[in-house]
Parts: sequence; C-alpha cells; structure tokens
Amino acid sequence: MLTSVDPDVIRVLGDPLRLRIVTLLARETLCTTHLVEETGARQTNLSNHMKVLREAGIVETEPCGRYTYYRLKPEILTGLSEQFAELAASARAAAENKRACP
Amino acid sequence: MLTSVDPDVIRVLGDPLRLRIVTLLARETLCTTHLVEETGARQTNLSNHMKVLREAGIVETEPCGRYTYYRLKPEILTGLSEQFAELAASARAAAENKRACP
DNA sequence: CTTTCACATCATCGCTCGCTGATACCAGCG
DNA sequence: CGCTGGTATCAGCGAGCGATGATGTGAAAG
Repeated sequence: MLTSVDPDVIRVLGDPLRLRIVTLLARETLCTTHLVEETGARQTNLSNHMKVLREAGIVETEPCGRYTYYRLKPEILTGLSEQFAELAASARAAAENKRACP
Repeated sequence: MLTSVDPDVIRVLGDPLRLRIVTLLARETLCTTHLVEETGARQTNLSNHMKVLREAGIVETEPCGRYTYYRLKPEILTGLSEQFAELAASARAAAENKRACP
C-alpha cells in the first residue's frame, strides 16, 4: 500500500475543461470536432488540452481518416479510484492517530 | 449515476503541495507546525493552503490549546473514489461507442 | 502583565498556464 | 494537382494563483 495519489494525473485533471472532456469521453469515443461542439471551446484550445491528456496517459488517439478519435484509458481512472479508496481507508484508520504537540 | 467528478475538489487537490498535505494527513492527524516540518514550506504558505482545503470541505480543524489540528474527512475521499470508479466503468462500457464523423 | 509561540489574515510579487491567432500538416475529394 | 476540411504546433498575451513578508490575534508560560 503506497497510500498516495499520482500528482501528475490529478494536476492534469484539475483543469475544469479537461475534466469536462474526460467526462464526455467516458460516455462515448469522440473526435476533436465533436468535442468542439460539446464544449464550445476553440479547436486550438481543445487540441492543446488533448495533448496534455495524451502525454499524461489519460487518453489514447485513434486516427480514422482525417479524423482523430480520442478514447479514455479506463485503467487510469480505475487506478485513481483505488488510490483514493486507499487514502480514505488510511484516513479512517488514522483518525485518532494524533502526533503529540512538540 | 451522475458519472462526473466534483471539479472543485479535484482542482484543490491538483496542487502538488496540497496533495502532499492530504497524503500526510491520511497517516495521522497533524497540526500546522508538524506540516511545516514535514513539507519544508513556510508557515504562511501552509496556512493559506489549509484555508483552501478547509473551504473545500476536505479537512476539519480541531483547536487544541494554541495548536490547530487538521483531520481529513474520509467521506470526501470515498466520494472521489466512487466517482472515479463510475467514470472508469462508464468508459469501459463506452469504449466501442463511437459517434459518427459529421 | 509581559513575553513567547502557534496560527491566521492581508497585500504584493512573480510566474505558471490556459486561451488565442497564425500557420503548418495531412487526408480525402474534385 | 489543387482545394477543402480536420487537426496539430508555435509564439504571445494576460489572468489566475502560489509563494513571501509584514502584521494581527489569541492562548499558555514566566
């Protein structure tokens, strides 16, 4: 048990627009055009965010002709879920574990 | 099933120092002095972060003499864990659910 | 009461990072 | 080939936010 959460992934998901993108991609696999429609953001802006999500290993790209589809990698989300569950369990166990005042 | 994650909580945890603080508090209940020692951050800086964590409902304060102890609220972490688990499940189910190119 | 120490608040600085516009790239289609 | 449309990359701007220093408050210790 490591009882910690990957700071990089959380940091990437900390941006509201990126979290929105992830939520959308959890429902269906979409390409940039769809995401532009859904979010109202500019294509450039979206492409930048997709790059961040890709480099963080949160999404995968699947070229389809001249379109680029983005698919969520569920393992990442599952990992986060487990890490937070561990943290929660640890926090519950350590509730009364007070370090003495110096 | 809402299949989304609270953006505010994630945003707050997106900061590396705050995530570190949460990780430390998952092991034991600490006061500001302890956190200063553990993280090496200045007291002012830490106090600011604790205010953010408090306002986000992630930690609770427990005054003890002139010390202030901080305790994690495990429900928040449990909620996050469940929300990410939902997202992961939804992502797995929607893997082949591609929207047609316009 | 005075001092000391833990902690919070405030104002300010500085830098990161998200947003934008311009541009380049690539794949289909005529 | 030339054109169109989808997408990525790059440079620059500007707001947001994290870090700092000065200062205030409140509680114990002397």
